[in-house]
Amino acid sequence: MVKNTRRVQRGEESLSRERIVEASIALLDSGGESGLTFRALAERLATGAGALYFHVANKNDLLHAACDAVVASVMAAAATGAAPRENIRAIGIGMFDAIDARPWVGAELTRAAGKMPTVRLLEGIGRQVVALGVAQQAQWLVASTLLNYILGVAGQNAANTAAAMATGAVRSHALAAVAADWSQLAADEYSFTRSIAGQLREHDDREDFLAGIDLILEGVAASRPSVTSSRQAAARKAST
Amino acid sequence: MVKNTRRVQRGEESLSRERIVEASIALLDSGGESGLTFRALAERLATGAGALYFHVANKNDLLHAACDAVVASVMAAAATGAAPRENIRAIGIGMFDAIDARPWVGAELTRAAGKMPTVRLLEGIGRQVVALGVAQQAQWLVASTLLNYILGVAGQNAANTAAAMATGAVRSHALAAVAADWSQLAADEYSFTRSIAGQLREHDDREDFLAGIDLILEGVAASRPSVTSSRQAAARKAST
DNA sequence: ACCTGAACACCGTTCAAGT
DNA sequence: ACCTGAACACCGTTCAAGT
Repeated sequence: MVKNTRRVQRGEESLSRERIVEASIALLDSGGESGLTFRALAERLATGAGALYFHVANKNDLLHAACDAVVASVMAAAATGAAPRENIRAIGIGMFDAIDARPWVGAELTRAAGKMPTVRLLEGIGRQVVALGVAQQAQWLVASTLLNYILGVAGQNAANTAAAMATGAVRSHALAAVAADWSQLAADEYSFTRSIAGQLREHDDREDFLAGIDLILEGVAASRPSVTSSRQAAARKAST
Repeated sequence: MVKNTRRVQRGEESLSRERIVEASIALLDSGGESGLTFRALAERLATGAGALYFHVANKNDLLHAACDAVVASVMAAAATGAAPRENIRAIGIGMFDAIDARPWVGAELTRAAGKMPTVRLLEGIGRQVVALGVAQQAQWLVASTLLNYILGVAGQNAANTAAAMATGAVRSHALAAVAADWSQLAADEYSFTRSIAGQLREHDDREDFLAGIDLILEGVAASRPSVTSSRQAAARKAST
């Protein structure tokens, strides 16, 4: 505390992992994934590039920590006391909007399998699955299916917005461009995709995302008798 | 044809996009994503790095084309004449195994939103959704939900196996390591994740993946009356 | 038209040297 | 213990020069 007199006098706090992650988020937000550089980070924090390695293992660690900070705040905001089904939708919408604003979060999420940011999501979803009354044997299936669906949408949305930002267009224009591409595919080889292209243009992908969650939840409701009681009975028989 | 006498005499074909993509796949398979380099590619093809740019736009184009080639062959192999539900499972399993063998395909898939490789998947899935008897209004929802789920699993699996390969471990060991990490989380903050950690260790993630597809398909079956006939009726009313 | 390979403008990461 | 910043070992991409 007393040591860093010089920096404290300059009105800055000393270098810390927290400050580095914070600055990384700012760089990612303004310049995308290629905007995060150890050199740019060092300049922004008025230090040398090598100093950063004293607080952060490497660039992966940095990306990971930045993503985790965003996910943590989304999960905190989505923790309302509503019904399980509404809570799951709130988590989904929270992630959807966060990735809409910060595509780099979606991209990083697909690389962080089993690590903190995805575990946070799994925990949040899992608790709601339990509250939903899903039997223990099916909890992993339901939670991981929802998680994988959300991560899939996250990745695709991140790629879409990143591509849109690269060409200078707005996100909605990017979707229109995709729809236009699709309608020019060979009629015989891509009959389904072509038939759906028009529909894609009109649809709101936020609503589509929620409808997907509802579809999965409907599957849960439909299979509850077979997934729960019958398997529990089978397990009971097996252990006898 | 007659021009490239020198290369033909050496017993090589002339440089082409096809040969470049083929060599890229070989490099990606043996060295992972960091193994694909314009310098390594040039050496393998006995040419200069700059020559490659005559046939390929940039590294993204290369990655994209390599991924598409793999997906195309998976889709071709999965096109059996079985029942729609079985065909969807075959597509899923085909992709799962392809990504298991080549993690870079899963990673690239998450970056190629709306482009060829994902369109190929969408088309294959969509045709089965149509064959399943899903009403037109719900086809996009069902197909895109399945697609996003598959892409989500693809991304996570790719990250898992890539991480395992980096530490020199086998894939199953990596899952065990994740399970071990999870059981050491704070008991109060991560109660669900901890409770599921044991289950994760025993489960076969290929089976889990298929169970997720089945869960979504059960949601489709359950909501068919409401999603199809009632909406069709509403549409009919609206257009009157 | 196609290829060569040196050069350019970057990267992440390391490490002797400082305080 | 923490920080500096030059140096290292790479990248993707470009481009004059060749055939």
